[in-house]
Amino acid sequence: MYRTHTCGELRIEHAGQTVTLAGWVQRTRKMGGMTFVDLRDRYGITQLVFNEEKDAPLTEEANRLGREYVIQVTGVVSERYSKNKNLPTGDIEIEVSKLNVLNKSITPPFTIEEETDGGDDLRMKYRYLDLRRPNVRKNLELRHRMCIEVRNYLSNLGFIEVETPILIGSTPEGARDFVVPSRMNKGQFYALPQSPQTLKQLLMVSGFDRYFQIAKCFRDEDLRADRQPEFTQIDCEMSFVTQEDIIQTFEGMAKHLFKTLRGVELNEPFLRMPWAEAMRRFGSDKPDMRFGMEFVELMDTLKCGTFPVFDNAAYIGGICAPGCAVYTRKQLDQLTDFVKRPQIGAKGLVYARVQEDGSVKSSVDKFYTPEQLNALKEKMHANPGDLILILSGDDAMKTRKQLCELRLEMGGRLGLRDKNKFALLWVTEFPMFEWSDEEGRLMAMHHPFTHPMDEDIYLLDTHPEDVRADAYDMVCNGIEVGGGSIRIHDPKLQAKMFEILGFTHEKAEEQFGFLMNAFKYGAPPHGGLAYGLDRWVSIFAGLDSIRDCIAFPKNNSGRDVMLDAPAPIDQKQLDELEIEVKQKD
RNA sequence: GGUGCGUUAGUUCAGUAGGUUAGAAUGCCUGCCUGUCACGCAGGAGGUCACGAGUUCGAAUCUCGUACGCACCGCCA
Repeated sequence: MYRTHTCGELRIEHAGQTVTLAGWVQRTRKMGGMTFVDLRDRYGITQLVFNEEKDAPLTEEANRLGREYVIQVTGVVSERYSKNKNLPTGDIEIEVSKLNVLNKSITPPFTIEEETDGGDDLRMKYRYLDLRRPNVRKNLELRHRMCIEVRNYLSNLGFIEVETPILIGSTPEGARDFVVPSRMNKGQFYALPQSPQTLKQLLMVSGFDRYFQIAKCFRDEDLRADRQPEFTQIDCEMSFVTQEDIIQTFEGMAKHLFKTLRGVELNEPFLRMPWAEAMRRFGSDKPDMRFGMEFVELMDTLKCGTFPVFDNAAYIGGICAPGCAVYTRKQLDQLTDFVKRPQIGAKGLVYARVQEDGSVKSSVDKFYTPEQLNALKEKMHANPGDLILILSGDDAMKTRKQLCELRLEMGGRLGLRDKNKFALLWVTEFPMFEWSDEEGRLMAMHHPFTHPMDEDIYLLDTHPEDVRADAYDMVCNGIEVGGGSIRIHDPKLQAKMFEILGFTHEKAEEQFGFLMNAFKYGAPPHGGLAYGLDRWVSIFAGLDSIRDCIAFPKNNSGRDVMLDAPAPIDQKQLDELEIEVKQKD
């Protein structure tokens, strides 16, 4: 037996007991004749004490311990002379009588402590050391608890967990696939699932009624702080359900998770908002509802003046930043630069301060009468001390998105995006299709198996762009944390959908024949949802990146810097697969 | 594919009118220290300033390119 206790569990009531601990040396403090060692494991830190007067050779041995040595010690638990209130084990220490070095360590490249001196890059290269740090470890523990709670919640509702294959066929619709060459079928490739979408629908045809899976998904697209090429979804599907049934079930799950993982009680039903409304009021399909600063349309209010920029505007909209009338010229110039950044692309920014006497001082004063500016103030519901920020453009949707960025920026500056505040929202009634310039055709906004809203089906032939989908996203604090839809279960409707999406009958048959064929054998009405596990965990843990709750994440370029993957493979492996690699010039 | 920022000691960073020997903190090593817990004190080692070209009498510093990292846009049904 290597240990009788962990480094986190001994308390004053254990005093007098002889115990054996094992762990890593966090640090040593040499006081001359006395040496203290902080011994760390997953569970905590326990102080070891060595005294030259009692055992000089042993103390000498302790003085030779380096950071991250793995040691085993036996000794008596005793009360400390002066307690350390910062440590759960701070009332006791171990008077060591036996020390056994299980393994030495070279000096780690960064300190293994809560506040490390290591940068992200280095931490990722030595991720196994990084994971020794309590805060990183806690993120993985939270992730584990979330998986347990998800399984409990869904199991109690009769869901069963089914594993679907990782090696499946490629589906060109949607994200880029990761592909895997098949040795036994030369020149042919598996693809890794972007999601178990079609497989879970087949499980519904099989009668599995309520399915879930904590599923690894793969998308070969560029990375972001909240996007990894492999990520985990809580993937669910239900039969004989309406959108309302699914929303109720998974809103319940979200509430359960907030309660069990964060101790936050969300009693009110989550807000729901049709997509068109979200775009109109916040310029986003995932608005951050922790704060207001809603858009106000100003076409009628501001087209009356002589400001030439607004002449051809298809959209003029403003937000009201409370208390920001004190912004200096420099700060306003900064905001102007912000919206003019290429990523945002606004041409400029019009602002209007509401002064303490209620009058309006704006950057476009000379184009408007005081009455007109006053009307602006009224329309914006602006109070003295507020700052009105206005964007315009010839493309309403683009301008709204620009205003959305400005709103988020102002929300951040005003401290309204509090990580400990949670605002949840269902966005519904998404458009069924969106036009793709690249493809020159309509694309499914959600995916091609999404059921249109019943009342819009008649528009499919004549005005497909106006058809809304029976789909829904869950948004938390401006982050898309999940989404789903009612699926098509009628093979004829599915065939029509493929037709609208520009698939020939043959192409649809080739790529999705298995699904449409299955639907001919009595597919139940069904629908589902997938939650992004990584994003949920990072929200619960208050993280800036999902990388921090993934044990071994990829970097910005999709590389695993610890494993140094991807990497070239042996010629022998290539030969076996009959793959030729083009040499770079 | 694109935009921005960055790359200096093991680590985190500072360092330009372009000019002797490139600094701090921390870590590491040595010594002192019997109640520390971010221990303290004294001393020491440690740098091809990412790489390559260019400008210059002279480049960590200016220019261009490359590589790598981070954030973002495109992309992500």
